[in-house]
Amino acid sequence: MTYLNDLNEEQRKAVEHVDGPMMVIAGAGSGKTRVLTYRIAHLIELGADPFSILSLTFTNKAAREMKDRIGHIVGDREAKNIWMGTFHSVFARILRIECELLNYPREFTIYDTADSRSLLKAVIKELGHDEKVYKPASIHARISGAKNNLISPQDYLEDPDIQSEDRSAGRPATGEIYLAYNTRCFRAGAMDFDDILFNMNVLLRDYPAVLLKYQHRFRYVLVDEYQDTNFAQYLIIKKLSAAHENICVVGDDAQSIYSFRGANIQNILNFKSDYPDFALYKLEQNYRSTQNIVNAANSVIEKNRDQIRKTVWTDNPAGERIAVHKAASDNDEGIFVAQTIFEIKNVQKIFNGDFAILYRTNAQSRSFEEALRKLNIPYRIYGGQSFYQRKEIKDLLAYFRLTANPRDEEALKRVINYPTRGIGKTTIDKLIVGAEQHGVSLWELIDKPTTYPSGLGAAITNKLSDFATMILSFRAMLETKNAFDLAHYIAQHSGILKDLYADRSPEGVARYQNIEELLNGIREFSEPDPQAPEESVKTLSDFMVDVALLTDADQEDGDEDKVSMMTIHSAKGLEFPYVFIVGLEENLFPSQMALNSREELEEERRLFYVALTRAKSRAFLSYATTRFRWGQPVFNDSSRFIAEVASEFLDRKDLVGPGKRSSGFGGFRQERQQFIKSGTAWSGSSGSSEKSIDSSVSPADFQAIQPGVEVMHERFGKGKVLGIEGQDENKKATIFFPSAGQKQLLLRFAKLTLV
DNA sequence: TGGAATGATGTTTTT
DNA sequence: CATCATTCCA
Repeated sequence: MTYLNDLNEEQRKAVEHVDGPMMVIAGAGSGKTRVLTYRIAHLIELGADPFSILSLTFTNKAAREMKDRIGHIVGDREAKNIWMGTFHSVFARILRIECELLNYPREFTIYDTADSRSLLKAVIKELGHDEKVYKPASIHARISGAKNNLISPQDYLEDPDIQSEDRSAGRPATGEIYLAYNTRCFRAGAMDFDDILFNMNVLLRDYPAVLLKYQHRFRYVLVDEYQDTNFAQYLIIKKLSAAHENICVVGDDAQSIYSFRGANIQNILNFKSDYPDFALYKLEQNYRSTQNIVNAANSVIEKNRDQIRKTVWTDNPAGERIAVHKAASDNDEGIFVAQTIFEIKNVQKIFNGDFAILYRTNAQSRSFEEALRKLNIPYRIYGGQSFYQRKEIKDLLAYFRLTANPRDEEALKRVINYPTRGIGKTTIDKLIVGAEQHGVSLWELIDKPTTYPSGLGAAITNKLSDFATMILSFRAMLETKNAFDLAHYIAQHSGILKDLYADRSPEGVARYQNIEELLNGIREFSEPDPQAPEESVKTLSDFMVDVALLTDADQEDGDEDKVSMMTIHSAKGLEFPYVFIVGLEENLFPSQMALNSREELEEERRLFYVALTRAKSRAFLSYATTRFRWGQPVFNDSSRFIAEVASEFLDRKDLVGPGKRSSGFGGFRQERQQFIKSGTAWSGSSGSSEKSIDSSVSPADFQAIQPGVEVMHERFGKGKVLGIEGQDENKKATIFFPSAGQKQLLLRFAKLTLV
């Protein structure tokens, strides 16, 4: 058990705690993951059966890493058998086993957010409500909140407080929508994300035998990021660990950043009352960051009223101060960050992977992408539009879903007329009405038109029956073919592959490649595990089990060395030597939406704390005085969070007047004043000393565009300039494109290239 | 019915 | 400035 020597005293105590409830309050960077992994490894070393350990994490990635690390200590063979994963994936797995008790099909679908919203939208329309009043997104949030607090549609409708809330919000029909939505999900054999937790609770509440079975199975229960659990999760954990009470929760109230999703710090307090004799371990020594970073972070989080006081400290070197940069625009902020990375990399020998750019909202990634691309620095964006959210991927997956579960309404609506087969909106509307009348899924109407007559014409009925035959033919192969063979077969015979191949535009080619990538992924999945070649064939339903729960961060990282870009939320639990926290402006970070209450503002502050504490050796803060929002420039003050950092830890380069000191972090150009001068901002390349690498025309080159010149446009192709009018930013060119005819284009928007 | 053309509308954060 | 949704024509 030499691994115990890697631990400090408090960590070691926590790891060696075997029986009885325990809580670890772990400051940022204090080795919380290490405690969790070592404790599990230790349990196994002491003889615990891996199958009896349930370990819940927040992301799949965290689970995988933990499993790997445990594998290094006790061997992969053992580690493989631990019940480890996210709440959603572990409980979806259990629900797959037990779903028949709840009258869900074995192959129930998991609706992602987009599916939920789309179904909600349909339901709202069908009930005759105004989409402007009942916005699917906010209704979804409301329903989600109810489910996370285990409030069923019936409870919801009967609760006078909730009803009066909805009435005063001007949305009295929310409960009715909730009920209809849930009915539709159930009829489709589908659960949304929140249903997974909700139904798990139903299972444990209404089926004592099941409860007993899992209580006995899970002798040890461990929960990571406990501060981010909501009520539904709390109750599941409590029930599952009730028999043995070997429950270990690890968290940090200062890093609670998911209250908008129902996360409840209250759970930490509940823990004390549920297990009065629990053991508490506090990890306060930070091993990750320099003193400057740790102290800076402390000086900010101190401003929060709601917190469990603790002292995070470090033995690490003081390190450099945190540099603050002011940029003139979002584009300049991108250039600044890219340049700084470039220069640091030149001076010191480090990897791209040592850098992270963290922002508040996904939409901010654009300017960094552009700037990094120009300097040929490879990057990877986590989150945002994930691979699985792309249209072409969702389309193909919808066929897979339908094959596994034909009742899946959202999948059916998505592909019944894609590729086009003459089944239009009117037909689908009639089907929905018919399904509602008979109280069955859409599929029943298509599959058994004689049992459920829908009054459609013979021509349409034939088309529908052809579609049904196709799906049934896929379905017949579900158990016999392996996942890849069937997936490929479906891609071909549904017509998707052909449809995408026909589109030779660059985007079309990219879509085709995405499909290939998906198929390749399935091929890998289908290959027999060399460790256990005896295992049965991996079918497409096996593949589909968890795809809805996968996110972008779960894709293989590849071995390429890249700069990481992500929201602060998705950076939780990660660390990087160099961290840029960008977009530090009022109304952006803290978000405009969070300025209404102290609680919300404190959550933003915790978010800033999380961001800062990701950095190991250096952190950089930046803000832009102008930022484009909906195509309009917006001016904001710098974020209050910068001012909240005790000044001794900051290097406020942003306060130095322009031109006075411009060395930057190794040679920075001065602020770009000419930008502000004109009052109107331009998008596209910033007209500065760096010449754009691609040859798109920067403002300085407007004059090169003269009547008679031939130019290239991204969308319209080659064209000839006929005339020029207007001045400076408003310069407009009349151009004739053989492919698109005569167009008037604003030079500052049109990306033109000289031919 | 399908596609193109035009007009509203939206940016927190995620399993 | 996107994307989406609705509208209008073939």
